[in-house]
Amino acid sequence: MASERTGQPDISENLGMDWGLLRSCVGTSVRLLRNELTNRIIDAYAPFMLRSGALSTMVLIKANPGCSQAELAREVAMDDSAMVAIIDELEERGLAVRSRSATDRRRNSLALTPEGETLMGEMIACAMRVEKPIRDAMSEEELATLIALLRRAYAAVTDGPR
Amino acid sequence: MASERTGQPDISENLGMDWGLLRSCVGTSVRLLRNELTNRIIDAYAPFMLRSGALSTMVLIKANPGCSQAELAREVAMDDSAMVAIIDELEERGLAVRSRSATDRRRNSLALTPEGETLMGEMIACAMRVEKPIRDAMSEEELATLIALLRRAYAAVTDGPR
DNA sequence: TATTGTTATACTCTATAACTATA
DNA sequence: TATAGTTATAGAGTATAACAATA
Repeated sequence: MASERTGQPDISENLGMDWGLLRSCVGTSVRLLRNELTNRIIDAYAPFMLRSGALSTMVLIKANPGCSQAELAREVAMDDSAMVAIIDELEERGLAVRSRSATDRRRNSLALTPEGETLMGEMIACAMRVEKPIRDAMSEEELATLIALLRRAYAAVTDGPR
Repeated sequence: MASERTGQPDISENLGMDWGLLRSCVGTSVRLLRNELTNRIIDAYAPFMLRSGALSTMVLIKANPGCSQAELAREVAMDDSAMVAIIDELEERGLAVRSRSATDRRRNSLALTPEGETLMGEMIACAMRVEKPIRDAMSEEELATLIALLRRAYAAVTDGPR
């Protein structure tokens, strides 16, 4: 399937059919990869009984202790209401705790429990296993380029008119 | 927001919070971009009253006349049953036609009507408008690199064990 | 036995609107 | 008035299982 090539990009490789005018379309490639990763992540996380957004949430809480739900939601670009469900789940499982901020009693200050940190480590190992084929298929620099271009594309679209 | 930078990739730019161990995670970046594009595509396609998969389908039919639904579904990595709904919609609208293959009477030979080709052109213009910010934000070569890396990542994940 | 198309169904992620309590 | 959290609900995309017709 020629996936060992690392030279100049050949957009039309790996396609069984003629993709016509969609050959240089970003949306299609993004959708394909995202679906495949999502499916595998859901399978990989199944033993943990947590939805796919739980890991990102835990990692962000761990790296930014005391953050609020709204801050988390903004950061991962999901709705506040979706974040409620995730934090509910984490709290029920004893993986995270909510505590009202003393300075602004609207906010929930979030923190990870020791159990949460442990599980986070296991889930990260899981996520890395899912993405390992990607890391194996490209160099460190290519991986960094991919992520950087994805983020630049995201910023470009988001900055534009809605 | 520093999105005008085109130099060496800085993975951690544009992030408000500390992303901790998720900084070099492909899945997160892919999810963010895909969601943003999906939302905008849905908005942009609203006037056409067709779901987001309809355009890819029309483009593939146009470029591969006589193809079957199963071939289309395989190509865009969706289930056969999802393709049925899309073709139903296209046929009801007079944009595509099904005809039983003479050589294999299980297959539907698909073709675009003139109306379908016209609408396809309009929808492509729409899709290009959505992706224009991306094309404006990077060079031709960077765009090609992004798509090529996405396809390589997809192939790598897909080839791996399930 | 395998494949094509089809139907019905369920699940995941995401979006929206309305409400409360704080600020 | 604006923001943080919450609830309920709806939507879009996708996956699974079963079936009939055909190979």
